[in-house]
Amino acid sequence: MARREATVAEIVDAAWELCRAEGLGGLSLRELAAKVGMQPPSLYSYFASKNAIYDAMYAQGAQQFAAREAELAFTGDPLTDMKLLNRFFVEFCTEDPVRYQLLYQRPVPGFEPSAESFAISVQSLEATQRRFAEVGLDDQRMVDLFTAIGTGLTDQQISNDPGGDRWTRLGDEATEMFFHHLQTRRTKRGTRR
Amino acid sequence: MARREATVAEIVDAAWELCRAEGLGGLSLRELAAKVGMQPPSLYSYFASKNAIYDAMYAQGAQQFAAREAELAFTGDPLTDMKLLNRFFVEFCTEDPVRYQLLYQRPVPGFEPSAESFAISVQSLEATQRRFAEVGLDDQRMVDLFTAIGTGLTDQQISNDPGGDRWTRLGDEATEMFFHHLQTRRTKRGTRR
DNA sequence: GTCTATATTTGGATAGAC
DNA sequence: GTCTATCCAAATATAGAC
Repeated sequence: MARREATVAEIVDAAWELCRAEGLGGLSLRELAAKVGMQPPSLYSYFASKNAIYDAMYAQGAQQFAAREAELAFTGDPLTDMKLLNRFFVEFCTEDPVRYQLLYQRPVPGFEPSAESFAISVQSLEATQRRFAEVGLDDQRMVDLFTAIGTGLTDQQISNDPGGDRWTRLGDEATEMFFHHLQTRRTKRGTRR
Repeated sequence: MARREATVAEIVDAAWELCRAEGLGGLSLRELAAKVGMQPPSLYSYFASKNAIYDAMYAQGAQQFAAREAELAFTGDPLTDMKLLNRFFVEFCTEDPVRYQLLYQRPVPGFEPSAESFAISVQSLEATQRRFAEVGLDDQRMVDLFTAIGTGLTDQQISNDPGGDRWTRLGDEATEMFFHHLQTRRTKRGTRR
């Protein structure tokens, strides 16, 4: 039924709003029901438990990530594409800190994403790894360093300048720094042969 | 009274243990009381509220950071000292993720550190800024980039390889990369004169 | 300072009528 | 599917005896 789907979507949307206002852990079924104009028990016609709602949110977030990533217009030039990847990741995470928290930091006690929802994330991660490889980033250490840079900018931005751009605006420069480091390493290795 | 101080310390220690086991938000006064062999209401002889306990934990964590930082043996060589700072920060944060969360991410709904406790953190931050300046790091953008690197390594380590060293071990290489970037910038600017 | 007893609130979740 | 009524558990916090 399309009707049912619509209601499910409405509930999930309302849950996001509540979490953005009061934190991920602050979600309560009473408030959620009130927000969508239901009595609390009625929610159980759509979700088996509170964690099932978190799971739906998780799946939605992971799908958003995958969809947005698939839209990226890569150029084939490694540095340009790395900047694109970095900018995408940092923007995606900082534009909705609660989503970032749910997807990548798991701060809800007792909640673990279901296998189905987690699979969406895994698929995305694999896609990202392929992107990295296409851009010439195949060394795991260097991939880890690059992801750390993205996470660090994201985290500082969210924690210390929410809504601003004090750290996000450093993304391109950070990527150039990283790219240059990559090239230096490669040259040294080539020379040793 | 020394007796009282000792009990207060025992309560705070027990609170840390519980938080490490069940997450910062999972702390309950019932469990805490049980852990120190009291009935829940007795805790109120030592702390006015649950948040007062969080506040004591926050103050303790901030003091630990300040004390450990003051012990660092700087050499005067910029690169060496930056590596030292990075290693210190990442180690301090990853060795107790819950403390990191409490001090730098504020994920306890409704808790804000008191002015007194927050002042300890502010003092530390200023000390760190002075250290940066002594090492030649005076550009705010570059300080921000350096702290983002530290936070990124920390965050990835905690989220994706807890207890391991997959990201912490990249600290020195990351610092070298950053240092080289700093020098390049400086040279370019010098050349332009 | 510590206890028992209890107030009060707020959760998630279920039963069963309609 | 939605409601009312309710259960049950857990939480912070207070009152007052000892």
